[in-house]
Amino acid sequence: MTARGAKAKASYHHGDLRTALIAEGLRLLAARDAEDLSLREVARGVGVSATAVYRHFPDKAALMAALAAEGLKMLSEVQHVAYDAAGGGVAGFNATGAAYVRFALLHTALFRLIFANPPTGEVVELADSPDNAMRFLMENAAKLAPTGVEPRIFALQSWSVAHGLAMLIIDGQLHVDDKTIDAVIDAHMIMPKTEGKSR
Amino acid sequence: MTARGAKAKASYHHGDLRTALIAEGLRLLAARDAEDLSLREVARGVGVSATAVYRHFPDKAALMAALAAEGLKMLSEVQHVAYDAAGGGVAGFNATGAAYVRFALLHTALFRLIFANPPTGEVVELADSPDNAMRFLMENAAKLAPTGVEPRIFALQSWSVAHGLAMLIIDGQLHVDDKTIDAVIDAHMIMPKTEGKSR
DNA sequence: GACTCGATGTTTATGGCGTAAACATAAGGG
DNA sequence: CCCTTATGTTTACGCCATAAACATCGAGTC
Repeated sequence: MTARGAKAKASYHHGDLRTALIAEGLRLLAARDAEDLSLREVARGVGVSATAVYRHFPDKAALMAALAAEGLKMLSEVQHVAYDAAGGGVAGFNATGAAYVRFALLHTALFRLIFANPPTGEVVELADSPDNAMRFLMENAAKLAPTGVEPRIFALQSWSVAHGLAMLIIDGQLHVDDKTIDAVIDAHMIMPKTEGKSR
Repeated sequence: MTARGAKAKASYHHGDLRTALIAEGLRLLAARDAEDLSLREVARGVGVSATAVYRHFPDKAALMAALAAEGLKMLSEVQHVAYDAAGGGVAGFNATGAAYVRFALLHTALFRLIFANPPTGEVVELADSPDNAMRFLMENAAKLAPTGVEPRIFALQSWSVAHGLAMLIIDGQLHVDDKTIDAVIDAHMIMPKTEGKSR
């Protein structure tokens, strides 16, 4: 009798194991690196045998890819929220970059996992698949490119600054405070202001 | 039965196992990712038992750290060579950044390994320990900072652009050609337009 | 030259991992 | 009602890092 109302547990079958595995994986990634996350541990956390995972994912890599996809969705969301909160425009664009870096600091293991998984499907130069979180950043960067700099180059550079800063910090190569993060991100827009941008 | 051959090898003791292990590790890193490199495989490649490694490194992490240190030396070298070849100054600085990215594309696994190992010893904000390869980049960036931008911020941003671009490419997020790489790196200097501080 | 001893190897063993194969249990449609 | 299919479990294999006990060399000391 699967009492669907509340939690129908204690039965041989789980009910929604796939979702549960992803949730447990994300939960564990808050406490350990992706490379230290074992398939067996995730299964254990859900209370299921290790091999049960294989009914929902062909192998461990597929489970990790699912976690990465979930993380990408989260990253995309915080960027949109930050953009709107800053009122769009240049301020919004800068806020997007800062949100990107802060997401990396707050969800380090997940952030790393996201970029350890190359985008699925056909990859085009600027990663413009519809569900790609980078699309937003690239669009804005292209719009705000200062005169004299190819929009595409400016877009690539914008992403590089945010991504590089995030990576250097989470890899322990850089110890900087919040103010410095904002300064580095903002400087990218401020600098051309002297000469270009006004058009 | 010590088959004392002409090579002075084939003896119970290796002679310079530590160096040989590092060399073999670097060799293998040209063909596989660091995470797929096993201590046992390195030992096998040198023709020694797996546990022999522990006479020279406390654990696998220490071996990997030694490989990373060796890689950092290589990275530092190519940057200096590129700087000199370009005749120093702004062109030299840009060449340094491009060399950084190309090193990442050419020695991907090693590059990743380098930044998976936070610098040893006391870490200061701009990583200025004497043997640190980043020192050079930071010094130059500080010298060439355009007026109106804090040298420290400009330096951090320069490193971030090169590092971010390198990471995005090797992680398969970006597919760009050589010309684009140079454009992104150079744009960083072109944008402010104003030549850096004289001197 | 025989003796010792520390440095450097080897063998053996333990517990964790990803995953293949065979088997068990639910749930539902003919 | 039985049979099929989806979804679990048990068991087993080979690889891994590494701890513990043991073997061998090279160099001093008597």
